[in-house]
Amino acid sequence: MLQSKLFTKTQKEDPREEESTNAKLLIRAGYVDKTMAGVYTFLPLGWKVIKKIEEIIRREMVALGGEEISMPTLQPKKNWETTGRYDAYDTLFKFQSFFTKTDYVLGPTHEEIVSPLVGKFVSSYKDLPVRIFQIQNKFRDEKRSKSGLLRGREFLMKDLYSFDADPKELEKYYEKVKKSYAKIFRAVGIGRQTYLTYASGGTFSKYSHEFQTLTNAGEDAIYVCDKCRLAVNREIIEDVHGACPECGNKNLREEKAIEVGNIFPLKTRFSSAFGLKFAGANGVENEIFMGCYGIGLNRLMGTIVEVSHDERGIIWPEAVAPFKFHIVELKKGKGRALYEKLIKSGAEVLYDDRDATAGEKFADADLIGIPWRLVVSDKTKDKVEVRKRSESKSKLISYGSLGQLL
RNA sequence: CGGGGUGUCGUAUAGUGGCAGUACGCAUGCUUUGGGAGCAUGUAGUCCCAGUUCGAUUCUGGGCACCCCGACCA
Repeated sequence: MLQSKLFTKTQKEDPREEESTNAKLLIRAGYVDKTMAGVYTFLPLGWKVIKKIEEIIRREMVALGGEEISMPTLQPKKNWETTGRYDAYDTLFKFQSFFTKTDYVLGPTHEEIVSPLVGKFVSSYKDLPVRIFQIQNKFRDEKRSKSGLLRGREFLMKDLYSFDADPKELEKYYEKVKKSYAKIFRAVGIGRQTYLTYASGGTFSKYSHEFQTLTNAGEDAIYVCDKCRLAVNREIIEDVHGACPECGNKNLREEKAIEVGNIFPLKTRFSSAFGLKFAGANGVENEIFMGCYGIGLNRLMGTIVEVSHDERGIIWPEAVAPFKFHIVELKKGKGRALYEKLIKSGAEVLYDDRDATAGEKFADADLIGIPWRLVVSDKTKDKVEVRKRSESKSKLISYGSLGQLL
């Protein structure tokens, strides 16, 4: 990609109306544009990051046996009345068709759609288990959206739903998903700061589990057990008597964190509301046990920025960076050959071919945060100055040895 | 939803009851070219609606928008 053709530009100043680091940096660098409070447009750079995150998650979902579908955002009121959540779900967007006076809901989650859907195809134990996921926009009427991408009113979410024949199968699958989630957070580069966290199970079960990423930008408080490398959400710290639920350790440290994922054993809460049943091998009808598993992609992207930046800008982990290489030429046309060489080898490259000063180009490169900066100028002669965004030292290497970076 | 704060060119800001200023950006030209470069010329703005006033961007009221704290948050 030629940077001169990129339709967005960077901003030199922090936007006045943003306080959070993720919003400031993502807006300044041209990853996102705020359409209104809690609602963001993803610009070319930002959408590339989302796509990277999405692919990492999708791969893991497929490995879990997930089949991908796409359920509607526009949902019937009736289904929400069936589960009793039309009135109980306090961030539900409700509205009425101006013409037909039909009542609708903008989907904040999809149990109300996926449960009856599965009921249409599952009637025997032979049809189970079912694992379905989608990556789709969700709408929640947050009283107060905040912190840039961390709490929005419209956001992209991956939601996986599992349907099993009995609680044991659900539990087994639940544990599998837990491991996959940990893998996902490692893959996007925040594994070190992310903890499996015991949280309230609401009315359905004793616990649910969250994945919490430590950062001061977080809105949750959790208690970390360093022995087990897990944590307890403050909302249930009383219930566990201030001790680690695994080892009983009472020496927990309190941290602020962002919830980047949540997994939930729903059991029969929704399947029974929609009358889901299946015939067992003995012909007897049984209830279906559900689980749901969510990851907010926008929030994850914002979280990565929160834990990986410096005063100059974003430092993307390579796996989610919009490009791997950022060629910065300080002499018009000098980067062309390098650009074509890298493109030919299949690399993702942003090529700063703009007619701008060195300082401006460096500042933009730091702000945008692509992992490998490749500078070519009169000074570098027939070589390339390579510098990792995450490090301060650089080195001169020949074009020929660039291959080792690929 | 309760509390607090803020709305001035595209961005960031100054200022005023009487022609609204600066920097960056953008446009043109020349000079520059390893950390947001220089000179010149140009471009563009007071959130909305009322009220007070000879006159409102400024004062008053209402509205809208955005941010922060709290409450809420599968």
